[in-house]
Amino acid sequence: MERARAGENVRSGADEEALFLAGYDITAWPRPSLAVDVAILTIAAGAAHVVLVERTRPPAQGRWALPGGFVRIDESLDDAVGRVLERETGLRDMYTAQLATFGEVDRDPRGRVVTVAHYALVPAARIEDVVTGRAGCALARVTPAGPGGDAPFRLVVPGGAQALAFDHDAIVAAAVERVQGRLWYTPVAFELVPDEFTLLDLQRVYEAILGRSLDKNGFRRRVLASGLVAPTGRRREGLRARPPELFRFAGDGRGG
Amino acid sequence: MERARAGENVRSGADEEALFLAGYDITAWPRPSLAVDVAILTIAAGAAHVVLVERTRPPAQGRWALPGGFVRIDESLDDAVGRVLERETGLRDMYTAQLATFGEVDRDPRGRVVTVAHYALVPAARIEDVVTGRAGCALARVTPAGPGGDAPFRLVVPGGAQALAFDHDAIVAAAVERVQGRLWYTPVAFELVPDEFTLLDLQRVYEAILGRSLDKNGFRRRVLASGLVAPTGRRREGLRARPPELFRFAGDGRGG
DNA sequence: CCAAAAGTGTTCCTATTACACCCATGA
DNA sequence: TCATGGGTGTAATAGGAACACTTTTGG
Repeated sequence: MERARAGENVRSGADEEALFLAGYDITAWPRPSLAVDVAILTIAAGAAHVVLVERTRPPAQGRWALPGGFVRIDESLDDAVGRVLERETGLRDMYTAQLATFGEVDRDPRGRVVTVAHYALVPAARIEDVVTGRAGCALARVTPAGPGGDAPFRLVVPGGAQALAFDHDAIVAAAVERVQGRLWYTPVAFELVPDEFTLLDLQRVYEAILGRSLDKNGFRRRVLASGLVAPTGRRREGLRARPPELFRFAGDGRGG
Repeated sequence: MERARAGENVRSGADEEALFLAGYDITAWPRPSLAVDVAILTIAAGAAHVVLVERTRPPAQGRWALPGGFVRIDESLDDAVGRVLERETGLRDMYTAQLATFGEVDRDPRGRVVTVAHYALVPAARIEDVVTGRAGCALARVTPAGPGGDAPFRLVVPGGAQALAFDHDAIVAAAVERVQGRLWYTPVAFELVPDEFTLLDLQRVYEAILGRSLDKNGFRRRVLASGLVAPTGRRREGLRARPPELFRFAGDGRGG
């Protein structure tokens, strides 16, 4: 442990550091570019969906891709995700979390681009006007195969079966697997339902993410015993059957 | 979905892409630097430890840090991890996995540096000569508080309690939590024991990572029922008690 | 009354815990 | 023979899976 190298003057640590940093140019070496890509997941018509945007410029022009963009020099990763999401979909204040970083050398034909993949969860109601009212935006259905299936899931894009741009198929796969793994252990499912929901709404979220059906009573008791939901006292009216009770999330400010 | 924008010639997709890429310089914009840092975990004397290296140059000169370095323009993240680990510790072919990416704007005084944190798992036997025989390398004891503790864990560095350089304390915390979460669901624990081990060796790994003691018989039956271990037929001799049976990992080429 | 969906009771089974006990070896 | 750690049996419990059943609404 030599705290001052031979041949250097011994100074206080702070002075030495300041001197070093003054003469240091971190931009002197070639280095990768850094991007963020986001798999926005939602539940529509009892199935999981992911938001895709059409690439209007090369590379992969005309193909479907995840919303994404380059990280600026003066913004954090979270800031970049928020900016990119609003620019490409108009959505703000979604739940987002980091997924994994993809850094293969040849993953982008423009050059070396490393991307920090994220996922976002949003209730279907908030997303409908975005996808229907925005050019180049679409929902792709994600059908997870239950545990034991050959492929982890099937992705149905609007214009027929087609691979996404870059390695975005792998990002969607990682997003679905991550949410599957966290579903029972964290309150992520509540990010996919409206503020007030029935237990069967919630159950459909679980079933869509997991790709299998669940027992009604078992699910009900498990959720109620978790203490994460509280009854609102209201019921959903206007159906042609018994009005179901409405609940709200009762955890500490959501989370993930 | 407009696949060719107004005002542009409509060509084949491949031609258009090639033209675009020929005139594209991705290095034109300022962008962050990219690094990898690795928390190497091991079990020694019944406790979890992490490998630290002393910083011999600013910034944070003289402080303890995780092994790490910048990602070169022509190497993948995994390649960078392997290169950095061998350079800073001499260790090769460890199990490594990606953890999370830390991208706060001010986390490195040299400038904007985003780091892709990884963790590595290695049996204690492989690490002893490295740490004892290499200047500026040390083991820090990591004491996880069981579930319900105030802090997630306590880190005991060699020269007294001191924070690690940069945000490396947070990386160690994330590494321990990640391994804790995967311990029962993936075969990561086998990366921390030698090729041949007793079930009590394995149990001590679990206890060190989880920070609590486990029931001997319950652990034994759980591990044997998992089908991940196979008896070797040999026993460990030379103890002052009954020689325990030796097992080996019987899964498909390890994994994570 | 009937269809449809909400909501409940009960049983079976498995995994986990906790604890007590016996066994084999070296000193 | 005794201390030490290896190895086993068993009962209690909690949680999940499966299934049948009752209740409440709209038409």
